[in-house]
Amino acid sequence: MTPPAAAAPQAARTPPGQARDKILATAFRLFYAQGLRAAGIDTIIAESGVAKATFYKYFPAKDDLILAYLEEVDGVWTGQLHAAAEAAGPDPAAQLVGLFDALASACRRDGYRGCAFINAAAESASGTRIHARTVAHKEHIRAWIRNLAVQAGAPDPDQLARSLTLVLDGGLASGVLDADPAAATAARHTAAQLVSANLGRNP
Amino acid sequence: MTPPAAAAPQAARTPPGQARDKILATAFRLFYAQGLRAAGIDTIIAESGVAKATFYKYFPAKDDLILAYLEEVDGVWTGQLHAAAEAAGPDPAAQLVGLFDALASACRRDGYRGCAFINAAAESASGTRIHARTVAHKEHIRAWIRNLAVQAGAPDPDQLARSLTLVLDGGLASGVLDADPAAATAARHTAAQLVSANLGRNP
DNA sequence: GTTGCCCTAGACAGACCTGTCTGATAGCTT
DNA sequence: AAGCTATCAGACAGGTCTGTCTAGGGCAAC
Repeated sequence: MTPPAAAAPQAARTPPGQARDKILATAFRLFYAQGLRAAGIDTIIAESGVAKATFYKYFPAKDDLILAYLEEVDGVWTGQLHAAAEAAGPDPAAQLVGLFDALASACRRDGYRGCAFINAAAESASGTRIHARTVAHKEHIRAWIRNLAVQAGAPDPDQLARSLTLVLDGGLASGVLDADPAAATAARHTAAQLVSANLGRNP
Repeated sequence: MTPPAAAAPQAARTPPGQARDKILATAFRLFYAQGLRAAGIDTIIAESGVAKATFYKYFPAKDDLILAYLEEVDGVWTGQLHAAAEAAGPDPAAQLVGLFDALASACRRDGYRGCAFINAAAESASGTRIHARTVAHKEHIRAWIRNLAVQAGAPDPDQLARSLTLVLDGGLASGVLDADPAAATAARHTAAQLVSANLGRNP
């Protein structure tokens, strides 16, 4: 029985097919900056400039959005690590040290708040999809580093990969406390010492 | 106009002065196991077996309880680190490695979920009291390790302390993913390598 | 006995959060 | 022009959260 209401003018309609990307970009920003729980669906919707129904069409539940976010972060961070390693040249031993430049770059970025995966794991119960996704990410990284260690001729690539991922995770974890570039520098230095000690030569 | 209601029998009254401890013990358990946001005040009150008014008398806001919790964790964890270091004997160099036994012990404990401080920082915005308390904790730990490094005669105690805290934090951070004892073992091994490399002798 | 303190029980307010639903609009295709 | 699909706007339901408030019960000291 409500009168048809004179049709509110709509502001800047999102072109078809771009809604999902806009949502994901906003979620990336808010989830990383505030944390998974602190960032509410309503806020993400409002800042995306998208209608609620559109949001729930693409992400039926908040967890689905979180998983998509983690997927995105995985791609970005893995890409940065690979790029930093390759920038160190063709020598695998040098790459094992050079990948730590990605940590230094991350530290310098505005709004840096450590590792999105560690932060996500801290907020999710073990056994959830979110937690499992985080574990999978860390395993991929370690497998990649282990592979580099093999190529570098490390006598115990598992051990070297463990050591280096510990230092990398330590650098990332301390990033949530303060974005101190000294931590990243120290991590690279530490990595160089470990690579040197475990290869028995100076890379 | 409600009738005086025949006075419900009260279950097990908390002795005066013990209410705060009961609340803090419950909060310790729930905050660590579930995270700061996931653990609700109502649940903590219910599991403490304490009345709501009593709770708010001791902790006017949730943040006050969280800070008390972090204070508690600081005492416990610092104590464990010191104990592990002292158990390694009087040699400071050996203590720098031995403190990592506290990490291995922590890993083996049921319900281990990494570092309470890193987890807390992941859930709190920078600038909050909670975040600041976390940063202070990490600085205390590093200052203590640096002191050991000085006693051990390290040529660059700052650098060695940095390296070792990176490895320690890495071990703790990976603990929120899975409580793999191998990570703790690897951390100790890595620490031994770093101490050896930075002291120029075999501890 | 009376006073004072600490405790219990639980209703309540107000905010916020996730997810559902209705109905209308824009723009492309046919 | 008609139809189709993706989008918009926002009300609404049901739950949870923090924090306040009222009313009363047990116990010890005075």
